[in-house]
Amino acid sequence: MKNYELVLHRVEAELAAGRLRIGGRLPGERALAEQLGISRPSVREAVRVLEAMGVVRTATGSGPDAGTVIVAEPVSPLTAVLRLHLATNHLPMGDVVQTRVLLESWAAREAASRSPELGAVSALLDRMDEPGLSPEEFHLLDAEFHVALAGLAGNVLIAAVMESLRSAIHGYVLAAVPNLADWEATAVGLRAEHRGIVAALAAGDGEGAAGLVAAHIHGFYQAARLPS
Amino acid sequence: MKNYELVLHRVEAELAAGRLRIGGRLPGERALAEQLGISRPSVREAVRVLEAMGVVRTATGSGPDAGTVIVAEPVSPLTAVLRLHLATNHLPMGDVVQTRVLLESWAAREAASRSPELGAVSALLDRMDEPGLSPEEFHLLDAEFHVALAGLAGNVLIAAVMESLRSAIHGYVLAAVPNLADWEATAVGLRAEHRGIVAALAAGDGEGAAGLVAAHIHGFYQAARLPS
DNA sequence: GGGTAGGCTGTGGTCCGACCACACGACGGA
DNA sequence: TCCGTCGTGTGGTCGGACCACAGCCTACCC
Repeated sequence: MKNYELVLHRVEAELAAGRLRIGGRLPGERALAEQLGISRPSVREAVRVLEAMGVVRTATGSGPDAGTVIVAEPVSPLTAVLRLHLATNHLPMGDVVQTRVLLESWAAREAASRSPELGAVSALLDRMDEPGLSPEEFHLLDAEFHVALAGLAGNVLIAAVMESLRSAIHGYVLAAVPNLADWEATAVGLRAEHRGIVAALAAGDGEGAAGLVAAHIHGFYQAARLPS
Repeated sequence: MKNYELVLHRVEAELAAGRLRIGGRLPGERALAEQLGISRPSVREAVRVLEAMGVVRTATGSGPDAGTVIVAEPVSPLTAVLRLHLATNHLPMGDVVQTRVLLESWAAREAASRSPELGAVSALLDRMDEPGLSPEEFHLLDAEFHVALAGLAGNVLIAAVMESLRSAIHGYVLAAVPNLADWEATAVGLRAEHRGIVAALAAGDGEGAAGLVAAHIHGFYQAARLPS
C-alpha cells in the first residue's frame, strides 16, 4: 500500500459517510500529512490525483475559496482518460463514433418522450447560422448542441460521457476538416440536419429524431474520414 | 500553468506522435525532471496522475519490468471516477442503472448479429451454479458474466465503460444484499435469467436478448432497493 | 471617527538533498 | 559450471526550506 493511497481512501470514505460534501474543504496539506503520519509530498500526490479525478479543486491564498475544495466535476477526468487512451491508439475512433451514435440516439428517443424545453437548443442553432464562423467556432457550437441534446434526456452520467467524448475528439475533428471536399457546403448540410433533429423532437417523434441523429453522426465521420 | 502539467502534455504529445508506445518506458524521474527543468516532486505528481489515468504503471527495482512503463488500462480510471462521484452523491444510482440497461441491451443486440462464441460465457454460468457460493463470490462471477457479454459486441470503449460501471457499484450491490427478501431464491432466479439471455443469443434473437437483459437488470435493482 | 495602506498569516506551489527498499545483472569465488 | 554476493539504477519517502498568493486585521493617517 503506497502512502498517498491512504489519502485517497480517507477522502473517499469521508465522502461516502457524508462528512465531506461539495463545497467543503480538505484539511491543509500539512495537517493532513500529520494526521495520517505521512509526508507532505505524499499528500500532494494524492491531492493531484483527486484533482485529476475532478473531485477537488485547489487554490492558493486564503479566504473561503482558497485551499483544497471538494467539487464534482466528472467531465474533465473522463475527457482526459479518453484523450490519453485515444493517443495510445488502443481506443479505435470507430468505437468512439459507435458509442456516440448509441448514446445520442438513445438520448433523442428519451428526450422526445419528455416534451422538453427546446429554446436553449434552438438558440444554439441560431448562433451556428452566423456567417463567417471558423470551423473551430462552428464545432465548438456543434459540440454544445450535441451535449445539450444529450442533457435533455436527464441522465447526468450519459450526459457527462457524451460531453467527454465530444471534448476528447474535438482536436481530431478539427484536424480532419481539411479532408472535407467543401467545408462551407458541409456546414450547410450539418445545419439542416440539426434543424431536422430539433423539428423531430418538437414533434415528439423520438424514433425519427434518433434515426436523424445516427445518420448525422455517421455522415460527418465518413465525410471527414477520421482515422481508425 | 503548473509544472507537473508539463509532464502530462509531454507524455500525451509523445503518445500521439507514436514516439511512446505500449510497453515503452518513460525516462527515469530524475532524468525527466532535468529535461523539463523542473524538480523531481513535480515529475512524480504527474506520474501519479498518469498512473491514476491508467496510462503508466510503476515498479521499483531494475530490469525490463521496472521503472515507469506505458500501459493502456482504461478500466481502472473509469472505475475510480465513477466510484468517487457516486460517493459524492452527485451521480444518482438510477442513472447508472439506466446506463447499464442501455449499454448492455445494445451489446446483446449487437452480439446476436455476430453469432459469437459463447463457450466462455457459458463456462461462467456453470461456475455460478456451484452450491455454497457467497453473495460476494456470486456477484464477482455475475460481473464477469455481464462484462463478457458486453465484450461480445466488439466495442472496447463500451466494454470498458461497462466493466467500470460494474466495478464501481460492486460495493453498493454487496451492501444491498441484506435488503433482499431471500438471497438463495434471488440467486436461483438470476441464474435462470442468465441462461435465458445466453439462449436467446445462441438463437440469434438479439431483440429478445436485449429485452431479457433489461428486465434482468431492472429486476435486480428493484429487488435490492439500491439508494437513489 | 472613518477610511485606507500596510503587514500578518495561512494556503498551495516548488524545490533540494538525502535515504530507503527493491530487483536485476554482472562479477567473482567455489 | 554453478551459485552467492555486491553494484547499480529504479521508484518510494521524507524533512525542511522558500516562494507566491490572497484575505484579514491592525495601525496609521486624514
